[in-house]
Amino acid sequence: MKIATYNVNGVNGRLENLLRWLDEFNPDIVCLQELKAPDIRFPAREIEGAGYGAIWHGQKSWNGVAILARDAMPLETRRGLPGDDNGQSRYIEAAIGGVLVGCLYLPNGNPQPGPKFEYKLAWFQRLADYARELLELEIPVVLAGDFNVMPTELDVYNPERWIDDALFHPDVRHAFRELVDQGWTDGIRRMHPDQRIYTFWKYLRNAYARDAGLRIDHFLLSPSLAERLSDAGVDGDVRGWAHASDHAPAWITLDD
DNA sequence: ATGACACCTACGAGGTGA
Repeated sequence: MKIATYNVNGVNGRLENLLRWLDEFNPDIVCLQELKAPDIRFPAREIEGAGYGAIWHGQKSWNGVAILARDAMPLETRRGLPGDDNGQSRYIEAAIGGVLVGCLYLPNGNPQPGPKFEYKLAWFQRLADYARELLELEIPVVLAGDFNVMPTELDVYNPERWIDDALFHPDVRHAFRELVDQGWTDGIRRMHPDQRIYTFWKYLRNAYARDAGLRIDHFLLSPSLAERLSDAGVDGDVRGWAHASDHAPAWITLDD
């Protein structure tokens, strides 16, 4: 089973690329972030035409998350985290093929310091509280999405220049570490312990061609899923396509 | 600090987000 996460940066503006990627790479389950569309504008028909059932949690202009399942319909188990209050669509969850899939879009948090950074830390705390409940269920769970965190210096092309950024601030890295230490496995890093792997390259200054990237899209696996992890990677070429998102799709594969 | 891109409103260009 191949599970992917892809921050599309506008699901309608990116539809042609999204459909091409689904056709060429054939993931079984897909977590999408940054739909940037209200529910009524989600391109359900086109995605269904590509062979995927979908559930989505949209919002006008910003945020928005969705889960796709090939030749299946995700069984929705939750939208929004416990304690969410302000209408930002950043979490959706479904059961598919015996796996509970949590699709998340963690707040960016810039500028730092400021209220957006505080909101990021608070959202992170709500995620951690809920993630602990999920682990206690002792079922196969994957939390996948854009965490807006580079966990270590290996995940940043130029760490010293990112130290004051909300994506690399010590408080945010600490929050990610504490979350993982509940008992989750960082799937991509587990498969590639020493490799520089990026999932995001800014649109600016030719960042993709220079490989000036960041690893901010992650898979956190519960213990029983971590045992089934067989591979992980990033579809980097997709970032080089015309009209690409600033993120590339990332994926893991699980033994059946 | 800069800058690219997608979204919005509203019909041209500017604001916001990240």
